[in-house]
Amino acid sequence: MGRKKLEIKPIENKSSRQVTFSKRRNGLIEKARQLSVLCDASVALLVVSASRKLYSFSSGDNLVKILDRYGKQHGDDLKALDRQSKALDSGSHHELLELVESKLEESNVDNVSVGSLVQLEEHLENALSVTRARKVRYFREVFSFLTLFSRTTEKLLEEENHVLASQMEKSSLVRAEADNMEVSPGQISDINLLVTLPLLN
Amino acid sequence: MGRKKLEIKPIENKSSRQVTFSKRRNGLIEKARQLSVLCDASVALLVVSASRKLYSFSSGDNLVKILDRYGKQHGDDLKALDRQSKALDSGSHHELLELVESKLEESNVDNVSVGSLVQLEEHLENALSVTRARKVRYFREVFSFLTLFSRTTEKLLEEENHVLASQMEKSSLVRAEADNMEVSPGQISDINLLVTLPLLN
DNA sequence: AACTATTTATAAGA
DNA sequence: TTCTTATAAATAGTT
Repeated sequence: MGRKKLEIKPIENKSSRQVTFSKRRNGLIEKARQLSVLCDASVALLVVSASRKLYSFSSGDNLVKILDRYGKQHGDDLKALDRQSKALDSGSHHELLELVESKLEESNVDNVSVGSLVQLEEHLENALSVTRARKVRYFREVFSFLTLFSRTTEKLLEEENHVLASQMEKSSLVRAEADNMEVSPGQISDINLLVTLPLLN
Repeated sequence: MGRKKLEIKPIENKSSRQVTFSKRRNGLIEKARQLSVLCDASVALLVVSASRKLYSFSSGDNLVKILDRYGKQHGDDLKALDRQSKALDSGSHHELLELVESKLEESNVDNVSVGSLVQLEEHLENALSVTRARKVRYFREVFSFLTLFSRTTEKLLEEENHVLASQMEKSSLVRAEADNMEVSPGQISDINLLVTLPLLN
């Protein structure tokens, strides 16, 4: 739908690819929103640009609510993170980055864990104890989420590696430079996320 | 875009809502595909209908590859699950359901765990050791995934609960029936998914 | 960022 | 459902 018919194949020209990405991404997100409203559907959409910027839409907006009901040990951490996410959604990237940076500066940051993120056990036990058919269907859905999650994460890593490989080609000193950053090794270890999914009974 | 302009508000008429859902869902998925091809973007799309059927699109298709590189203890389990996912994608729901059912029948199913699903530690350590900016960006992206995941899961649970509530109104015997299903309690406990995300250094 | 010629998606009808 | 068609909406190339 434009002056010329456009074949669906990778756009070579960089600037027109960027413009098309911007237009179509906006269109896609709007279409997702419309579908969720018109047809009472749950829609979740993730778009990661070639330059690795993330855009997303989700018809759900109730993370805080589930945290109120199930959040225990790390509920406050997660609510703070959700606020950061909202800041991201509304385009306030700068504010989010500052929040994240400040979090990274905390001295006891090794202890910042998002373990037991979503404690759904009881909820799921109720929801899944009615029929076997529903149980199987739910398994199918949950697995689809996990697969989707893994696939998308992998794509990010592949692209990340591609960038790294390019950098390595440019200079063999990159590795040394990387080892000498302003962040000392071991300052922050990791964030452990344990999601327990009691699928059955 | 149709004979009349349609306001974006919930469609009351059930059959026209169903027709619109079907058309727009197909359109949305096609648009997602086009965006990923045209602009070299990663796109992940989940749609759950009001009747709780799941439709999805993902531009990534390489779960098996990452498993080959990182899958250790549970790699085979996950490959099997990925095959099930592909069956789902190609519309072969029946085959998938049979696979899931057979999995549920296994006697030692208590030991079927998806712990350490994606062992990305080494990979991420390499990918994330270059710059602090990249580190922060990655944190932002990973968190967005987690938020999206939680929101979508919650929406499913809300809808599930709504269905359950309706059933409870119809008959107070539902609970008793639920407790007397063909699957004995405790036959399968849960699937534990441990994703360790070493975000920094 | 806007514009606008066209293509594309789709609402209603058959 | 599936096809048709008039019309609305999205967008490719242009400014």
